[in-house]
Formats: sequence, C-alpha cells, structure tokens
Amino acid sequence: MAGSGGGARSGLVTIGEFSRMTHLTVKTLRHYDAQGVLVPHHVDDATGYRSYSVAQVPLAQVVRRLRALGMPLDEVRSVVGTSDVAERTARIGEHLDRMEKQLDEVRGAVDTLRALLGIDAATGEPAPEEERTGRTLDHLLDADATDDAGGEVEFRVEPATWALAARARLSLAMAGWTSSAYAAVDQAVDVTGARRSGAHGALFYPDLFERETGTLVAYTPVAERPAPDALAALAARDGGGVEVRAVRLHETEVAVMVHRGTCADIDWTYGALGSYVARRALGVDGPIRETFVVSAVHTPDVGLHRTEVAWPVFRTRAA
Amino acid sequence: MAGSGGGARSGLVTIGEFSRMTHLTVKTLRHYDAQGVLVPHHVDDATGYRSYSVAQVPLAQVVRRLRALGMPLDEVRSVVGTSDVAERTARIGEHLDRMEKQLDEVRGAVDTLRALLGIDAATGEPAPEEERTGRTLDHLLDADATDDAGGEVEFRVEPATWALAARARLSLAMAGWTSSAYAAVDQAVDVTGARRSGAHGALFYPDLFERETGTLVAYTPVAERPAPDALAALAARDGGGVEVRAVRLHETEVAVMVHRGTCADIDWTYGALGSYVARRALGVDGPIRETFVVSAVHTPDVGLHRTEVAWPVFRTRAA
DNA sequence: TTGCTCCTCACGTCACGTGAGGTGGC
DNA sequence: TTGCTCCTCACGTCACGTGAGGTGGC
Repeated sequence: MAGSGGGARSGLVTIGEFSRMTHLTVKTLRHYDAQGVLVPHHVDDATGYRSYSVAQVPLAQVVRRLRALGMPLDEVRSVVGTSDVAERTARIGEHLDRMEKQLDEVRGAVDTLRALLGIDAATGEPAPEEERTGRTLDHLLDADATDDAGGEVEFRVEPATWALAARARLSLAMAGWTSSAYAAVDQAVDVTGARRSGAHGALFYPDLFERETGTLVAYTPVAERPAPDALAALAARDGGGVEVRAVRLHETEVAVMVHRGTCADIDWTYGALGSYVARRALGVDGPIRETFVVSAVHTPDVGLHRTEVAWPVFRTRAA
Repeated sequence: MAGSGGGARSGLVTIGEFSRMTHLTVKTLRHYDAQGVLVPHHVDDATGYRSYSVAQVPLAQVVRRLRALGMPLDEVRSVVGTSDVAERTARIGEHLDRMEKQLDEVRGAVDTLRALLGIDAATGEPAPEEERTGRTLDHLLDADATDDAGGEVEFRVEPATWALAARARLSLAMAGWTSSAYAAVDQAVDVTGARRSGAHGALFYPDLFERETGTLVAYTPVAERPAPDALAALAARDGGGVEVRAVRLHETEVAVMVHRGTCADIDWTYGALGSYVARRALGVDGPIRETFVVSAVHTPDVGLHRTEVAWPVFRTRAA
C-alpha cells in the first residue's frame, strides 16, 4: 500500500500531498520554489525530493489568494518574505484597494456590454426595445450603420492660459497616478495663493495611446502667471513625490465632445469624436485635452459626471 | 505641418490615429491584424501601411471590452467574425455570465483577505480586535503558531453505496461543469425512479489537484442498486452531453471536517484536515470526497452552506 | 532635408503547462 | 518487480511589449 502520509509523525509531506492540501498544482509548487516564493521546508540532497511542512499550508494559501487577485509573483515573494508584519499588512491592503477599483471597472464593463446587448441585468432576459441604449451591439458591429456624432461636436478655440501642472511618463493603466497628481496640484494652488480659472484638466500626448507608456500632464488652470516667489515656494516643497510647476498652455483650436458618466467608457467618446474629426480631415498633431467639468470632487454620483474631450483640429482648413 | 487627419475625406485613418480613437496601442492593433481579430480596412501593397476605417471604431471598442473581460483572442475572433447576430449575442452573454461568477469569487477572495488582515471593509480601518477572525494573517504566516484542528475532525467509515454518477476529466477551474452534472444526475434519479439516500457528493481524484486536469465524479447516493431496465433507460437518453451511470462506491475509512460558507474558501478546510491527517501519518491514497450537506439547492444564503470534506485514512495504523 | 510615422522580424516577458527522459522508494 | 511518484531540463503558450534595423511621406 502506497501510503500518502509519510513514514513519520514529522508533519512533513511530499509535494503531491502538499498539492492536495493547498490546491496548488505540483508544477506550480515547483515554480514557486524556483522563484523563491514558497520554498520547501527541506530538499533531499541526493534525490532532490521536496519536503513541505504542514505548517507551510496557511502560507501557501495566502500565496494562492494573492495570485488569484493578480498580484505578480515578485510582489508576492516580497510580501510573504517580509518579517515586518505592519508593512506586510500594508502592502496587501494596498493591493486589495487596487483590486477593488479594478473590480468595479470590470463590473462596469460587464454592465456596459449587457446594456449593449439589450440584456436586462437583473433577469437575464432581453430588455424591452425602448429601454435599450440607442447603440446596440448589432448596430455597433454593422459598419454601414455607423452614425456621425455631428450634433454633439462643438468647435472652440481654447485660449492660452497659465496652469499649475504635474507631468509624468506612465501607462494608461496607471491612471491612479492622476489622483495623487491633483492632490499635489491643489496643494500647490494653496501654497502659491493662485486663483483657479477652471476645472481640473489633463493633456494626453499621442504616445500615451499609441505605445503602452507616454506623457500625461494633470493641471489646474489659474487666472494669472504665478509670481516668482510663489514659484520658489513651490519648488522648495515636497509634493509627495509629484513635482508641480507653473506651465503655459498654448491657444488651441479644438473639436469638443462631452462625455457623460464613468470615465471607464470614455473610449466611446474618443471614438465618436475622433471619427468625426477624421471624416472631415481636420485633425492636427497635439495632445488630447480632457476637462473634468463634473467629477468625483463635485459629486459621488458617477452618472452625473461630465468630461469634455477636446481634440486638436485645424478648422480653417476645411472651412 | 504633419496633419494627422489624412489627406482625403475618406474616413480612413492611420494606425496611429486609430490607436488614439480606440485606446488600443499600435502594437496591439498589429497583433490583432496578424491574428485576424481586427483586420484593417485596407493595407497598401507597396508599403504595408495599414488604413483603418472610422467605421471600425465601434468594433475595436467591443474587442477591447471583450479582452478586458478576459475573453481569449480566439473566442473574440469568432464572436466578432460571426454574421449570425443571435449567436454572437448568445456567445457574449455566456461569457458575461462566466465573468460575473468569477467576479463574485474574486470579491469573495478580497473579503476573505480583508478579514484575515483585520481590516474593516466599510471603513478601511483596522477592525476592533474582538471582531477579527481567529486566524489573522500574522497568525497564518507565523509557522510556529499553526494550530491543530483536532477537535473539529471526526473519523468515520463511509459505508459502501450505490450511486448515480457523472464522471469527467477537467480542471478545477472548470467547476461550472458540476452544476450541469448534478442536473443530469437529478434527471437520472427521476428516470430510473431511484430513491436518494443522501446529499449530492463528489469524488476528487488526486490528479485533479496535483496536475492541472484530472478526474471528478459528481454523484447522488441511492438506496438500492438500480434495476437493469432502469439502467437501460438511462443509457438510452441524452443527458445534455453528460453521461450518467450507476456506480458502486466502496466502503472507505475517512477523516471528516465540515466546511462552512462559500466553497471558494474550501482550500482552508483541505489544509487543516490534510495537516491533521499528515501529522498523524494516517493518509492513504484515494479520492477526497465532498458531501454538499447544505448547498445552493437548500438555501441561497451561502453563509449557511455546509460541505463535508472526507479525507481517506487508514486509522488502525495509528490506533 | 529633418523628423516623424510606419513597417517587419526576432526575441523577451509572465506564470505557469507540457512533454521527454530518467531516477527513487514502497 | 511493478507501478507510482518524484526529479530536471527544454520547450510551448498566451497576449502582447521591446528593441533592432530599415523605409516612406509630408
């Protein structure tokens, strides 16, 4: 009888038994050993056989959960390898926060697609025709039926303005940076005593969309050029790792469309506005500007949020 | 001036512009072209330059959402490539259902880890000590403090029994199979007129945990051996792709522990029970048996669910 | 003409899974 | 002794990302 309990009451088990206890495959356990994430209690010199201690089971299950939440192995290793309990707890807590935000976004995407499909989320049944969004999936995937969002597009010349701004090179996925950037910008407004002249805005340079990583500027427009001593005060302080500077935004001719609701769906407005501009051959190079007219700082009701998307154009070309 | 609007009012745009409109990177768009998921409207023979039509924007955004929901590219291709609208809608709907289940599981894992950390989910603040679960993360990751679940383990000899059972080779992740399996098993009970003699159960063969894919048997115990004609009736029908047979379960000596709450956490009970058995060197080879004493068929309140985990042992060895 | 966009390979990455080919222990 | 578990490479996979090296168009 090939007993699977080991020979002694040592609390040591084979990799196979440990696999059954933890629901991690043998291959995965070997991988975690190689990566130093979860090393066996003992490895036999002669045979290479791994022995795990039953005391390692809870640790393995924590690793399993962190991986299930998408934490990279490198981070898992450093989290479970840290002896500082407070830091370990903090790291996991941060990851959970990130996860919950992402979870909300995914749920939003599910809801959006359900709406597109005309499926009632509660019942799973097709919704009555009149409750569906105007753009059903059939419509979306029917190239001929693409509508033109002409009525919703406004042309405008954004005047030149001074602004207090933070700049970074990052990926679109790292949008969490913007919240800390606006916190730093708002602090800078207080420190410099500047007068705001508009809502928070952001400049998205083309490389941000085309490549994985690119340039993003988060700013608040201000009424006057910040005074030199105010700028010095700004340079002297530490904005929590975010450097805020006074910058001059140029006058820009733009086509503007208003996006309503969650920013998770903002690619639709980009698509509609970009298509409109492209059809008329108005596009010019330059950053796309978003202005957060109504955002989380105004109301927690995401449904009321309004974001202006401003696409750089050269209108007189097609006057 | 390097206009980004193309030269004509054709509605055709470069890959870079299309990237900005859809928030898909240039590299990703080229990949989708190579994979046939989203092919450009036109590719220049001489230069290889891709031209996208603005009419392809909505399609691209659907692809983006399906990918964000984790749908594999092969499936995305077949979904957006299908001209049958009803089938397309159905395929996406199925994927959304799978996603929502997975989302609930992830949320469960987040909650579990929060509880482990002793963080109150609503406030984000550490919970009062007395509200924390007994096993905090500190406890879990402190190998010396591992407790022994002795009091919760019961030894038992599971008697031999007949059962109506469905067998499959699949991965643990594919647990969705079990619901259709039990539907088929329940139908088989009706068809054969068998008398149930216990709750739904499942046998998990070791390969299921150790390798990615393995053997799973979903069954309902029945009081008597199904009659030959009942078996013939069973063989004649189509159980929705699931084949149900009468099988004999052997008498087995087991250590049993009850798992309360969602099955997403059942690895903990596996760990505690497996550790208990390993420490006493009682383990023998054989499938692990789960019995769904209180499950979704009894109550929708997951908190009330009870699952017995039965680990095969050879007790007299350590009497 | 410069500088930017675009192109095609070929290879890297992340977290494993899949064999091949072989040894060890009850 | 059989059969099972365990081992180590080496390579595959999935969905891209990262350069290298080069061309094309305003």
